[in-house]
Amino acid sequence: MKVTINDIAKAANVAKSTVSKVLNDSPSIPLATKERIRAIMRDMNYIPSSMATGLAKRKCNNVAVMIDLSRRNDFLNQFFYNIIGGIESVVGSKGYDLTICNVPQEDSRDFLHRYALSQKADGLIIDTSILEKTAASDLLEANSPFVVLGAWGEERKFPCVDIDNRLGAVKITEHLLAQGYRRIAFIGGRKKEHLFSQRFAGYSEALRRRGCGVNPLWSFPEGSTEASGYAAVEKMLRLPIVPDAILCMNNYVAYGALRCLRDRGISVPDEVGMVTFDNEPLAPYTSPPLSSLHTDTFGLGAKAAELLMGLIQDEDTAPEEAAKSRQTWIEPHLIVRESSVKPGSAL
Amino acid sequence: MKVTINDIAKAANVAKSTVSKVLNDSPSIPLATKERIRAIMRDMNYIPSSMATGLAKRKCNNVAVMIDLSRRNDFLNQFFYNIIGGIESVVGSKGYDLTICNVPQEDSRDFLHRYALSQKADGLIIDTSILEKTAASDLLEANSPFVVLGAWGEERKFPCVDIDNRLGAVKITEHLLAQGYRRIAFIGGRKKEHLFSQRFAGYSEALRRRGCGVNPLWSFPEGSTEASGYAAVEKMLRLPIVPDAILCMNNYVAYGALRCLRDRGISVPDEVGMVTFDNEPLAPYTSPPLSSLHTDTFGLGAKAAELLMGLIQDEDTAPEEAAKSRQTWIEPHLIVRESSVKPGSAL
DNA sequence: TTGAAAGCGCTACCAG
DNA sequence: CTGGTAGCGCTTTCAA
Repeated sequence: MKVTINDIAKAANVAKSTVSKVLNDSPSIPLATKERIRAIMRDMNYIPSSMATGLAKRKCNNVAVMIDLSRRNDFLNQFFYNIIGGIESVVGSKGYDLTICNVPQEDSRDFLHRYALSQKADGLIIDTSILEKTAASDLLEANSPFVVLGAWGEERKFPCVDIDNRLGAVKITEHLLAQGYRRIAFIGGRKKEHLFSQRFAGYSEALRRRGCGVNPLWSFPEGSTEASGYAAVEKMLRLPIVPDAILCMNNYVAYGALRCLRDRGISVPDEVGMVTFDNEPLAPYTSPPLSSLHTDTFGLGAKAAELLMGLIQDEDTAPEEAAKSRQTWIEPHLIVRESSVKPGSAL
Repeated sequence: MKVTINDIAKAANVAKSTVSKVLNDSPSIPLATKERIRAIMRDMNYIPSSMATGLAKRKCNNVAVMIDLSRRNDFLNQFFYNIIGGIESVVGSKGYDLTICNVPQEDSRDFLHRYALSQKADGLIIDTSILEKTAASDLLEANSPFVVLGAWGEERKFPCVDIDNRLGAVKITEHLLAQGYRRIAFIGGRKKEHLFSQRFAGYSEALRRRGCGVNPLWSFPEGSTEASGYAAVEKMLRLPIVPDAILCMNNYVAYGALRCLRDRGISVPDEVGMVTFDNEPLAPYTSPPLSSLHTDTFGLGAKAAELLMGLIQDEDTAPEEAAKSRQTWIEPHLIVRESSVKPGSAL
């Protein structure tokens, strides 16, 4: 059988409460005793049961990230490894474990609720796509710390961390303008997606600031696949006034767009400039290589974890105040490659 | 405070042992009573504490996957999302949680040991790269079920699941031969890597079966980056007898190789045929698109999880026998694209 | 069919 | 500084 605290107590000839104090490095135990008991623990190969400790302390040193693993083509999925890595890096260093929960969006509310109440985790990191309005209130009420991955709807009453997509779109658009492109098209996405609105807002904002105006004919929110990228460019080329630059929602749209331009014999970046959101997985490997907007997804995860750890520790300190409106925006960075550098410009 | 089993017992006017039986759907409780008590649980919003249950049952309904998250360019990383998804799909359906552990390879042995003994998980899925020889014995001795991701060294005394890399290489090589290519080079990898040996073995085997012989000048085990792919092809082109086909260790090597060939004006597949391991992330998007070997990584994860769940359940039943030598090989599939189809052949 | 009591392994409080 | 005792919330005999 497993060796328990009682075995150690017996072997050391002390009470188990003393052993417990050694375990928790209590200052009331003299160093000599500590070392003696620790030696015994080592000899006997003793590791405390996390469940017993957890039950007694009402704390499990575990954080859960709730996502929908079935959505195989999501933003999260693509960067999943990095986000998880980021979360783990901060959570792990504080001695917490990380559990991954696959939450089907149908009964997400119930799932989150049960999970929190069962005390399987001290805190939750929740992908925005599975967080219903009511679920968040449940959690708040149940007093379970959580932070949302991705800005949550309009009202951001809860701690969340997201990429600053608006700013990203501004950066891309300004770069294109600076390169001398003037008629910038926006392809990919869907009108109802938050991601789209945020990015489109940044694009519009940058254009307006330069007094360029936003031509409604130049946006093609018709999906984010390679095929839709190809189709969008086909349509674009039939326009009376043809854009001279393209901003793409992702690498696959961009790839499709590039392919269409190549098929038509239109050169990038000479005749048409191009920049895409996301630096993965294709941007560096297309011809020409695509300028892209890199986002630090590891940092995103890390930031989310930091917020959460803050909440967990402050739990008793400042319940409401702390939880409210702590949101963080991760700033994306432009990586300039051939696809958006006009001949003659310095890269 | 949280509502506990005692609260329910009180509210229902029964002993807590009765409530416990309801919780576990014991047959000794009449249906009427069960329903009455369940209704009360629902009303009072009762969810049992997983730690208390776990402590009492000595079982936590949790499985951990141990990998080295710091190796950002690993085979695992690339397919991480799929593997995790696969594991979750089987483990989740059985009511188990999945925790991800970042195990630094230095003290991996100690980490695994502590983790198992602390009873944070009922079973472990361990990436082969962090499993030292001694660690495995520790686990066996501690009686903790585990399965290894990736074949473990020479001796496979432990349950493990891996891609059948040898078979994959055979498939690629045979395809190339069938297309009429006769001088097949092998680029990427490192001689000491298992991955390399397995694949090289398959390549050699297929060649020998056709009586082709393996030309030692035609393998370039000099790393798996884009740059090494480029360099390998440069070297290859200077050979007295130049190969007419290339088998690449991964997409990046292949990309580098492709780039070099393009720079030299050598056409693929006309003058040189090419196939790469892995169908992600670039293979479908290069020019020409690369024939590749697709591996079902979701299935890999699922299979590993199935093995593990088997071990967990058999724990009391057949301890040694069951654990030994249960290994599974996932068969990879060839996806034929332009890069390996000789003009004139039917695709 | 139900319940009282004795744990599961650890912490926490309070004497001494 | 140390030890006894009473939990943490649930399960599991064993009688009744």
